[in-house]
Amino acid sequence: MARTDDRFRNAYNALLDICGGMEIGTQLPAETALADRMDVSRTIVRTALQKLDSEQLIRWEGRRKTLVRKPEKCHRLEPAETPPSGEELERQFLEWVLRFDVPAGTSLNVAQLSRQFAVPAHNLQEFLAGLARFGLVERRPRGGWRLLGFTAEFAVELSDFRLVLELNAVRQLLTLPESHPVWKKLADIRQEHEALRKDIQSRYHDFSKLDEKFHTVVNSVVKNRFVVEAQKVISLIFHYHYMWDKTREQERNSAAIEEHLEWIDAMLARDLARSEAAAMKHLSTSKDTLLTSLRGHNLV
Amino acid sequence: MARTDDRFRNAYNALLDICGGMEIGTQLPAETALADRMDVSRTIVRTALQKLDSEQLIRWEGRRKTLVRKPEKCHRLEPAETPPSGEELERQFLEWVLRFDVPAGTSLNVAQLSRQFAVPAHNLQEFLAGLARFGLVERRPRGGWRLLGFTAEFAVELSDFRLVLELNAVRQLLTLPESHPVWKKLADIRQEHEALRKDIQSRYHDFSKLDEKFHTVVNSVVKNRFVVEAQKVISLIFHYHYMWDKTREQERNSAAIEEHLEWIDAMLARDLARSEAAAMKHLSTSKDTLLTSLRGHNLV
DNA sequence: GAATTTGATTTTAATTATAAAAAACAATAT
DNA sequence: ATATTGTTTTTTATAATTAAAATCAAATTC
Repeated sequence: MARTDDRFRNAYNALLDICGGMEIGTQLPAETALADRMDVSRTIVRTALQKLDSEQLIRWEGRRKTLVRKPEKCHRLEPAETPPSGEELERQFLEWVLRFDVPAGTSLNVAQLSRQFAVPAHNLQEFLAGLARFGLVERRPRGGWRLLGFTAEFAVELSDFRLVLELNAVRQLLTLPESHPVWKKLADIRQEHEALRKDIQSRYHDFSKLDEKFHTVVNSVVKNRFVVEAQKVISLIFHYHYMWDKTREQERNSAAIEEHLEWIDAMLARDLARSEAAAMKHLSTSKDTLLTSLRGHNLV
Repeated sequence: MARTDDRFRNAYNALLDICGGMEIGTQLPAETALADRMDVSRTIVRTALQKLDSEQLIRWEGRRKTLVRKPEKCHRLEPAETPPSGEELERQFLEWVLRFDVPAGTSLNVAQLSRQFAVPAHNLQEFLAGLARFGLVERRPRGGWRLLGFTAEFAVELSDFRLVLELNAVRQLLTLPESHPVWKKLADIRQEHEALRKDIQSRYHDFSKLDEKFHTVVNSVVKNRFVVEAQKVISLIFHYHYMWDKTREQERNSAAIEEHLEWIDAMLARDLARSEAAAMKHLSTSKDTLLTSLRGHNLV
């Protein structure tokens, strides 16, 4: 079979439901009407009707589709399982790379990975082609892919790029009027930082989430598809690194909270120079952390 | 046939050349040696040898491969035509979109486009998956792709992103020491601008190239794979728009030359504030030009 | 007779099957 | 021992296949 007949199965089951709500002996609606109702092409409707006819559930003569008997549970077809989405695949792939410290230069083969992640090979190919645009992987001369990222160089460049984008976000943020919702959000997130600072001994694990939330708030003021796309990749990689690098976590997080607070206060004070300085300081710490964690892992 | 046998054909022809340079009755080198020499797997060498044997050009017994007679022209296989590269495809695609003003929202179908551009469908699929990361196209719910970019909104966002990246480049550039080659390049390109300014009446077409060269020089100081990738797409789109938008070309280019010169002078004077102002002014003009040209085309 | 419905055909694109190429392994000859 | 060849396995890129959608024309109903 070339394609999965998911759509057919779902449509057939929907048709059983429709039959279930009708009296025996009555006529089913026209093919086009059914197709519209189920948001499916007429071809599918017709094959489903054909099956209903051969199952003796309806009698189909020309445009007369008479319900012969009510469908029962045994008539239903196994519903299709949902294939993992693009984002799910992204998550799985990065998790695999970071958890197992897959070294830069590793050959990736689509067949094996597609089995591993339980996605069609086709799908994975597309995903890798997308990553190639960000320089995370490259095509090998004759077929296959090679993992490029996750070297120290990569971390430096990623961090520098992040700095460029976030400084830009900070500058834009400070031009926003008092009434803009971002100010309220910043004030709220400031509270959350203070709360976490108090309980840091027991709750230091919660910082990863708060960190992501804070950066998202800052970046949310930039309405630009390129920036948004780039930040998606950046936050993904930083986030996963935090997840797997557990060295001196409490200490790191404590320091990061202080840096965040200084940064937030500077922005709330509408002080551009101080905000930029605070942002640079924090992002520089982040960069060092990412670098250290990569060094620790890749020196095999 | 599942794959093209390009590699086999090329290898077979190379083998004919090797036979041509040998005396009749002598032995061909070992399979591994041939494979190494032709940068091809042994499997290919063996199938090629098999064909040479069946063509009665060599006698192949075990590890004895004796040349029976010299190959002639008629023995050569049609050499494979080179498939267009990724960059060539990129160029062709953007040229098609801009030349024919393909409107945003158009459904793209891989089969048709792959015929049009004479590339394997596979290849095009990958290319589109890459563009999707930049928000230029998106996957349609059930198969196929949709063109998204090239709306006014897109132009604004692209220009804003460009501004962020180039301002960053300017800031980095001004920190570079006197000895850095970029200063010489800037001085040279300043001369080129002056020369073009003198002959602008007759040579205004040459500005497009000079513009690209200038921006490349400025951006070249940023050694960052993300920035480089992003700038590739940006310059591509701006470049192609300049190519197809011919309204008031001379006037536009004259003005742009003056803006470039002010910008270059500011940088040569190591004046950051003035450089930033000049960059912003020029990029803002560029943005307007891009917007106008899009409006002119898309209001169908 | 106009609108709707159906029958048949064409087109499109996702997936599978498969040939080409590479790699791995085992056997043999030098 | 080493180099070379024979064989098998694995992998990848493309062609073939098929589900689904779209199109078109004929037929039926009101």
